[in-house]
Amino acid sequence: MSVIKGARERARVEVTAAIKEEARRQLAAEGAARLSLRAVARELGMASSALYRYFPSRDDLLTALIIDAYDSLGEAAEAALAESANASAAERWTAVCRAVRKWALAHPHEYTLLYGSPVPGYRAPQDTVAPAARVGLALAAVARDAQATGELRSPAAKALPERVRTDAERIAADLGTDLPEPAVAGLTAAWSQLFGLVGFEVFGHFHNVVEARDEFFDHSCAALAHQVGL
Amino acid sequence: MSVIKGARERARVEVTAAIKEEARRQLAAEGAARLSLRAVARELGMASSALYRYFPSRDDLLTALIIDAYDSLGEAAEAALAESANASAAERWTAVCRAVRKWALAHPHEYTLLYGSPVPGYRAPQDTVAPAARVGLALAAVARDAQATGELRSPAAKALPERVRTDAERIAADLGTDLPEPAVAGLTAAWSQLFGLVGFEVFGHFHNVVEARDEFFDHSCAALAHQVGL
DNA sequence: CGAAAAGCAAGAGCGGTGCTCTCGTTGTTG
DNA sequence: CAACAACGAGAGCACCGCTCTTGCTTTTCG
Repeated sequence: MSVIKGARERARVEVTAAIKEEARRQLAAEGAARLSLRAVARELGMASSALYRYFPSRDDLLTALIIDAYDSLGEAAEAALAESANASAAERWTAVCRAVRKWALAHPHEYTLLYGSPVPGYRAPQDTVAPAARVGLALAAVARDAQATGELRSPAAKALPERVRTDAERIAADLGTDLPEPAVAGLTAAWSQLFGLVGFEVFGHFHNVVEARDEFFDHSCAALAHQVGL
Repeated sequence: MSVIKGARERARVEVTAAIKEEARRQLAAEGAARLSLRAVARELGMASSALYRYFPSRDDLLTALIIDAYDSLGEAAEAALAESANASAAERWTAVCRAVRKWALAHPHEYTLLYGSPVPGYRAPQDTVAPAARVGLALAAVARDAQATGELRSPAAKALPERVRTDAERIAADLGTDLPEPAVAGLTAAWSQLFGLVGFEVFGHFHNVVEARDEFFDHSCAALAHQVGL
């Protein structure tokens, strides 16, 4: 399948990798808005027009970086999940959330690319959906394992609206679990709310508001866990 | 103070308003990334260089739009607060949250400008902080009124970390309330998490995940209210 | 093996951007 | 009325994404 056939093909993968590497450097340094194909080409010592042999447009280059970033973040979340295998469900939840926050603070521009403003005329290509789902799947895994060990509180306080229950059933099926619908609904909400917490911190909305960021985050995570039923 | 002195000054405020109006039009139509000074000037029938007599840079124009957008959103939230004056605390909370979501869905590009990626080399000017605080203040008002009517559950489940308590005290002072620290901490978290929910919807992260958006949002808001103590 | 085909790098060029500077005009003010 | 400050317009700079053409090199196939 991926057998390297000749000098040409070998060169192609190397140049492609070099372009992505330099682009990632510029992304981390200046942000997506300031990432320019011409600057990448300049830094690589090639003509800007030559880049278009490898990426048909700037958006395609960005998409490649997006996928890599989703995978990097997903990997961090999954690592936290694996490392906390022996901890309590609540602790595992916090561990995964912490991993997401830590990654976001370490890669603010990549985080912005993933969860900030969608690029102007953007369409999420199909290739991004699987990597994008990894964080959600890691959070769901915590709930699934908690259910297996009896750590999951079953009923939520309020009754679930009918259509929310329908969504929850479908999501549970997509997740391949038989989590109770209230837990799935809470999980989905907590998933988005986690990125509210992280986003506010990365984007500076907590400036002059929250100073004890670490402690505040952990404390808020506990509330999210409670919402899921952990 | 704001007496119009002559034809020149009168023309200045009119042209300034016309620029902002056309810029807002382009922002709503195409998003901040596609907003161009030259296009605004073109549409207004003036030379692009003349725009710089009114806004020293593109970022300054955007900042003006940001302030207006914060005020528009804040106004929506405060209107919901006022209109629900006779409702229960939980209902008022949901009403304010709903107003935020409704505004965001009606003005996605403005919402993106406020809560999406900060613009490239951005510094939040001092003029934005007061308008930006209005939503948070509206949410806090719900909690304050609930405390007055005894609708606020006082103690949170878990003990507040010391430094979080310190933050909460300061925030309560800034808010001019004597809300209990756990409520303030929950309020701050819920504030950011609200924008997690709204942001995921506006930015399309709920695509193929949550279909019953209205019901899901209301249900999730109730969980946020619970987190505050309502 | 040699010719045709395909992949590739480079340059020139198009239309667009933010922004600056100069210059002539026009309203304001001492 | 004269000096001054604000203003509009135009030219121009450096940058951008992207396209097209021109040669060159590698691969492929008769």
